[in-house]
Amino acid sequence: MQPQQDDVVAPVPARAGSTPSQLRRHNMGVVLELLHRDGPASRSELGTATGLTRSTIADLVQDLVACGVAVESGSARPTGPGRPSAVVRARPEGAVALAVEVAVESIAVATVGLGGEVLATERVESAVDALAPAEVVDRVAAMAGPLLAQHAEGPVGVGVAVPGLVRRRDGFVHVAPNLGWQEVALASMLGRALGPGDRPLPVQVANEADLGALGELRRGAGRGVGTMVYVSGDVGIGAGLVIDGRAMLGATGYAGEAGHMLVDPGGRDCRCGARGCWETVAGEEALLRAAGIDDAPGARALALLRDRLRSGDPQAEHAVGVVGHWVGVGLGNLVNLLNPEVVVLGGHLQQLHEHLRPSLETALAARALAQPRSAAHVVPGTQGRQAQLHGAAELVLAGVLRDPVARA
Amino acid sequence: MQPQQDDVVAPVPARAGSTPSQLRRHNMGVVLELLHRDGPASRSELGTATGLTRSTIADLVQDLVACGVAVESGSARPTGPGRPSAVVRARPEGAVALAVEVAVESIAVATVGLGGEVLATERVESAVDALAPAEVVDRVAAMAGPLLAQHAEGPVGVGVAVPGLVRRRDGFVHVAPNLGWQEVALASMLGRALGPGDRPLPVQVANEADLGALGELRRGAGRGVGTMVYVSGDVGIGAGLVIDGRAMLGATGYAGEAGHMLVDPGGRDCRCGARGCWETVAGEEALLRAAGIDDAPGARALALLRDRLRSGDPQAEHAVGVVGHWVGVGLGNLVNLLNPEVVVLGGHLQQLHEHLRPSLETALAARALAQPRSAAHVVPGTQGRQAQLHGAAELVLAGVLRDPVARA
DNA sequence: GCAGATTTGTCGTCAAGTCCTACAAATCTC
DNA sequence: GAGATTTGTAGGACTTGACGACAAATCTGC
Repeated sequence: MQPQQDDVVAPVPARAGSTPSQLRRHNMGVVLELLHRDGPASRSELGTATGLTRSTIADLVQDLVACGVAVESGSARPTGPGRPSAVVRARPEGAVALAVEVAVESIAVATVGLGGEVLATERVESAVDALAPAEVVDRVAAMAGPLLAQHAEGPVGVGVAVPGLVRRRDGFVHVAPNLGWQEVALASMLGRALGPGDRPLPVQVANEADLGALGELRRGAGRGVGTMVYVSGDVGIGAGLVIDGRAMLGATGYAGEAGHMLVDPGGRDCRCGARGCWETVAGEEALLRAAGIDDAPGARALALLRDRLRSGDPQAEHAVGVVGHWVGVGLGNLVNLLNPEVVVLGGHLQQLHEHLRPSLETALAARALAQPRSAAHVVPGTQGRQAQLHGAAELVLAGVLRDPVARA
Repeated sequence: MQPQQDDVVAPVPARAGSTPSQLRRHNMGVVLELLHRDGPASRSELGTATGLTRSTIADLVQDLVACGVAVESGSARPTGPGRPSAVVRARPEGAVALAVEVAVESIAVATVGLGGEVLATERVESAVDALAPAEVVDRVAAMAGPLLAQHAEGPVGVGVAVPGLVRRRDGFVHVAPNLGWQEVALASMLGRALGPGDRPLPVQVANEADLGALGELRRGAGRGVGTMVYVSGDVGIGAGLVIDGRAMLGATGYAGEAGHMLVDPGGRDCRCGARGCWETVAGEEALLRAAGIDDAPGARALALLRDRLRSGDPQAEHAVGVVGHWVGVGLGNLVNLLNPEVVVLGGHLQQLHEHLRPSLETALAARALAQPRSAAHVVPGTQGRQAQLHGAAELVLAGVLRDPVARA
């Protein structure tokens, strides 16, 4: 492995030919995905949703139950004449993902089952930026142990959200400025720490904004949406892009670094080395500075700011006005470029949405081209910090949905 | 139809179940797509590329030939021991698309066959912005007539590239500032003008940058690339995005308006109504202004600029330096956000690439985050004005590739 | 020039998947 | 309680691709 050399693996989207048995697996995946994404459904609903016949659906459901990834629970609510259809639901224990979030102020782990149910979760507040990567790995392993012990079969994989530039291919963290990390082979370290030695667990690592986007897409404000932009205000600003219902991670996984868009050439220096980046005017530090709060960025400083806003502090109100303007300007760039159906705000942008909203919407409307509907749709996320965990789980569970048989 | 109301049609990417006959069509599509995108191939090459067996490939090829979309031409070059494999190629006449480009200074039409072969093409230089939409439609129909007369079967569809905001769903041109168009139902107008009255041709309209991206992706600098950004410098600046090998058009088709990214809050007013947009500092007008050329933007002014650059005119050299810097800055935003494998330049950015390059690359390197390979890959397009026509054809032919049987 | 190796095309058979039809089961409506 | 309606089940039919055997065509080596 040569971490210095970022070889771009051409995805070569050459569609492959399919055989009848691949067809079966495809159809099983389709049915399971419906159950996973939209919740329990009757057999007849599955039939209409997939376009398959009753006999085929019966066959597929039987197979899914045999694989342990679905269960048929009795009957449904009778909603009209005719024989009631049996309800099928994803079986959470059928495929469990270990979701991990490494944030600046906390570490969280969760076991998430098929259907998106969080089976168990634990979060430890801690100054992660004071820890070496190996220490973080140890803590994650220690936290995950008890959760995983409850599942005899073991998880199908591990998904990790990290605030930094991550090479998707091998889960290599190029740099995570807010953690003080550089060149960390996180996936392989975690795989060894969590696996039984001889069989390391498959670990996938991705940027926290990308996974936040995926989480909100599946379980939060973006349900059913095709194209969406998730903008996460952590210490910096990151974006997660969803195109046609799929997470867009870029050629090597570095997509979504919206925080370093140039929006103000005469602005401040950014810690990325450039000047005038979006996050220098719309990020948490800029907000606290404008509000006259000297604390380091973080939950405490934000709580203080919200207190002052509640009490009508004029400097705080002015600060959210100015920052809201810049947030709106940057969102305008994203909206013009990507034309999403909705923009979902996460992190502190979500928490302060009600305060940022007026100036944000004004600035966005001024910058976005005439696109009557799409420009206005900015909503706060509904999942909060859960979004990243859900997204990390989705990353892992997607493999099961693609081929439920492989994980028998 | 309610042009004022931009209803976002949720794509609902719910995968559908598949039947055996759909499987067959899928596999036929896979084979035909290989021939269309990568050119002629022997049967055995098709087998290894698709993972299907010889007998199945033979069956599929037979069907494709029967549909008229492929031909088997004799033998191949003998490249080793063993019986030589018959070469299969897409039959251009099997599916012909009418590609149309409506630009500011010219109108072009072409018939493009399967495999991407341009069967016939015609371009008329004309000040299109002085024409009403209905006149343009009439001219297109007049130009297309002789080309289409050569194909008894008629084209499978029409693809149109327009420099403006286009609603993909119904080919409605919201606004095309450089043409002076507003609220033009171009697709239906063209469909009626080209069709035989009772059966209007299916017409798809898209932004010229989006189609330029598609053209370069399939036939030019982006062959085999998964994620790519195409930046077209016309009078304004537009971008076309390709994600995982597919054109990304946004929820309603308005994606790619990179020209109206804010990059300089203190900058000039833009004709979009906002201020400091990228195209006010990196567009053609800015370039000509900086070079001291008073002509209106267009081919003549650009030729003049290139003459001056050749003769070493200092003001011209300074102009490309400044504009190159801004182009690089904007590309940095796009690269940070999308992490493409390559950035392809079109329009005047392509023509002047060699002159813009030094300052462009410096600015891009300064703004792009540490991404060793991906940041540097800026290349000029290879297709020039053909890119838009190829892209428009691809838009139409994609339907045939998806299901070759439907177009028997 | 000729025999063997190698690769490919063709044909028949087989397994897998889904559809279709008929019938039984369960519920609602009148 | 009878009819209508919807769903589950079972068997046969059809489509599809895989597999194995054999023939065809070319190259290599003597």
